[in-house]
Amino acid sequence: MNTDFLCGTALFNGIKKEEINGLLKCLNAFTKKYGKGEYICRCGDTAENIGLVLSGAVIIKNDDFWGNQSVLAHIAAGQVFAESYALIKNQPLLVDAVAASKTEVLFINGGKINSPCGNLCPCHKKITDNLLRISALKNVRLSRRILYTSSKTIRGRLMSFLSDEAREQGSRKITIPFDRQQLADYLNVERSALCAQLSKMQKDGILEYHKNSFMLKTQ
Amino acid sequence: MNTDFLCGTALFNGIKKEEINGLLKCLNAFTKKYGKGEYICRCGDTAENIGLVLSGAVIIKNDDFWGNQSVLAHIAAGQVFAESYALIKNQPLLVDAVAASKTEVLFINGGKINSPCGNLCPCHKKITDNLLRISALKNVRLSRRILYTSSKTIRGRLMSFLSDEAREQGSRKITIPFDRQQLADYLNVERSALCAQLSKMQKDGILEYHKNSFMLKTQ
DNA sequence: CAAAATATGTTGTTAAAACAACAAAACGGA
DNA sequence: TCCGTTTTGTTGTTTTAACAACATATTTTG
Repeated sequence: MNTDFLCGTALFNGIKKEEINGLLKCLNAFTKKYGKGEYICRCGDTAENIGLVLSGAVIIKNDDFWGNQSVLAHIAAGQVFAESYALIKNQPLLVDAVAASKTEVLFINGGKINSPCGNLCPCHKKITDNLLRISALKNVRLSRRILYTSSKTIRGRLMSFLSDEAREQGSRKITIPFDRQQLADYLNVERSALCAQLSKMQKDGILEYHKNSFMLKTQ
Repeated sequence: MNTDFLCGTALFNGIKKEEINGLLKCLNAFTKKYGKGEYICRCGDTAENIGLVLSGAVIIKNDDFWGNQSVLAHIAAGQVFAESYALIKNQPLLVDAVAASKTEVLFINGGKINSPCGNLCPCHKKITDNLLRISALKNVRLSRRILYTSSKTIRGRLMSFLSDEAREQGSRKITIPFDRQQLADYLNVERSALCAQLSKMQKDGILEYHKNSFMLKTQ
């Protein structure tokens, strides 16, 4: 097991290299390899394990009753998936996890995290804290996206998104980490319609922009 | 302090009445009362405390740069708020918390949860586990809502929502926990447009419904 | 039960976004 | 610098949802 890699992940953050192997044993961890397109877990399964992507990538997707498919997330190496489900009992998966390419996954038993190895070892506690942080951060990110997409107009979505960015960056002059296509996907709108709306907002004098630099204006 | 009430909350679940007072002390807990409309915390603050609503209710809201306001959540008695922010360092609040009525809030230091009282007391661990469960559950709920609202059409949103309900209820005949207005708000669409779309879907033969009972049909 | 209140469904109009197709600008090597 | 590529912006058309106003059904309650 590549302990260096693991120590660099958010899940094992703060845990020493030499502690890893003991910890993995006590968490019932095991690894498994998947070919491209292979299912890692399926909708309806009861996820007992947290998945940590060691190499490759995982796609989280959902098929509805009539067969329409939608991709919910891409999980890169070093990131975890299915953690929310593994930590709640009796909550079957509502999504599928599929290997996006040749992928290796480390599985960690979710129950073992809640009820540790008898002796409350300190690095066990670290995992819990790390998970709590990962989960809280994800929460903030999800809540934000819901906020930004709650307006029914593209202009409304842009205004709430840009406002928060300005707040975060502490200035009304901001740079965003998306190109137009990514921003459109994030806000759940059409790219060309987004461009058109931005240009209208500039004409209306509520903002100015160039590429991904924006300047919000009070009138 | 009403220990019976606290034991019934998700945050203090599994903790014994007689343990509560000691625990509260070790978590630096304190209570505060607010009048209707009073701000509990403001956007930009660094939330150090988890808030637990003891009585009344709290509204989580957001104002954008240009003054548009939107309500993100209503927190009822027994539920927590600001927990995600309190658990992550250096993440200033992007929302305001306002008392919806005369409200009393119990605050618990987020840092104290991560670095406990020296002796790793077992009920301290319970709080962490409870928080992890609360956070994971919230995650699942938020992810779901994002999934359901990711389609650009009302029909698409309905199909993904109803599919999941059918999966959860283990049948293609389901009952939903919303009336039309609530469902429309949840899916972020107009009520009357929702009604119209439902009726069109019935005409198209992909479902049948009466009030909040639905029957999904394969063709 | 009848009246009032609430919830659901229908329809026509208007506003907005999706979509498509293309123009212009910016970028990145060769 | 020039050419190919990618990104961004523009415009017209079509689709869809919002909106408004009202009809019908259902529930509540005096």
